[in-house]
Amino acid sequence: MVEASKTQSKSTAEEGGLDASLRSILGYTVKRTSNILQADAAGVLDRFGLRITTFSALVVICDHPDVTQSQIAAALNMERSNTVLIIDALEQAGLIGRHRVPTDRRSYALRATLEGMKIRDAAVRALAEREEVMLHDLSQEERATLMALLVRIRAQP
Amino acid sequence: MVEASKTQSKSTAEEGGLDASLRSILGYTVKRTSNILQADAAGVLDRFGLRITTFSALVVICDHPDVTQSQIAAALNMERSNTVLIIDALEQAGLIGRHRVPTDRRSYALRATLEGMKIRDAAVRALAEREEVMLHDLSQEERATLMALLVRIRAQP
DNA sequence: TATTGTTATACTCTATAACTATA
DNA sequence: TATAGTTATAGAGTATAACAATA
Repeated sequence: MVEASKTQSKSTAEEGGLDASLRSILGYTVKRTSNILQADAAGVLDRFGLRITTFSALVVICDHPDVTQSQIAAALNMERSNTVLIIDALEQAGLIGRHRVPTDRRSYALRATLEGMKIRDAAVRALAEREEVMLHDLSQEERATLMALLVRIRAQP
Repeated sequence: MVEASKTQSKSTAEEGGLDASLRSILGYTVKRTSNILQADAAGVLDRFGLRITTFSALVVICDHPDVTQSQIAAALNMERSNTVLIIDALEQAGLIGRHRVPTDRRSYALRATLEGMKIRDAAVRALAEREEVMLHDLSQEERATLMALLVRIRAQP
């Protein structure tokens, strides 16, 4: 990769060179890339009044009508308690509704509204267009390879 | 993390399937992988009394003696103001020292102590060993490919 | 004027414990 | 007793504005 072979010492080092040894740690490099993509996606979603957390929950609800908050928490790997404000925000924005379940009055069946579906579709499309820009240097095959390699990394005991 | 129970589910039998359409978004998948690696690394670093932020700063200081806080902020892509508590923690742990610079009395020259160097070496080694476990399913070539693809993703205007 | 370190502040995400109402 | 949703709270990470000392 780029080694910025500059023989200069630190005071005039270019902006990004001081973390060279950290970049050889996969976790660090994945985090950096993740931050870039997250910041970019946040900017896109902001135009729809969504944050990454609310967008993610909205997609799950659209895809799985009558899903419960606990199931969303499990799917998105977050705590149940933290779904409350997220679902509140979606409900107050009129994008989803909480519906009572006759067979189990403890839980809500969450369903997207027509507006929620519309916003979701537009946001997904905008994200896809934007990701096309972010990934323009990578071929379709490279993108598939990247995705395939990423999902092979799992939590280990 | 463990979902022991079973057999019952609403729309799908699998536990983690509700976010299927999100997983096709690269940013989402990168973030998930990043979270897994970050949580794992945090556990390793905790044994050395370090967090990811303090570890990262410590490495930069060890690699670049007399670096300033502003340079660390730029290298790690964080705000100058947020380096203060991080450097404080490293200094109070005796891992680095703030030294005055005669030529510019506004800034500090940061240098690792012998103990700081020792901790850094041990932490880097422990992280590498642990990453070996996390990546045991990936060949050396696949790891190199993954890293190479990740660094080709950059912020776009 | 501009920059370095600093303080104060705030917002988001995340995590835990405890409560309620149901089951 | 066990679970779903909720509340309260706390810790990190991150971001901005403003200030004093120094350049």
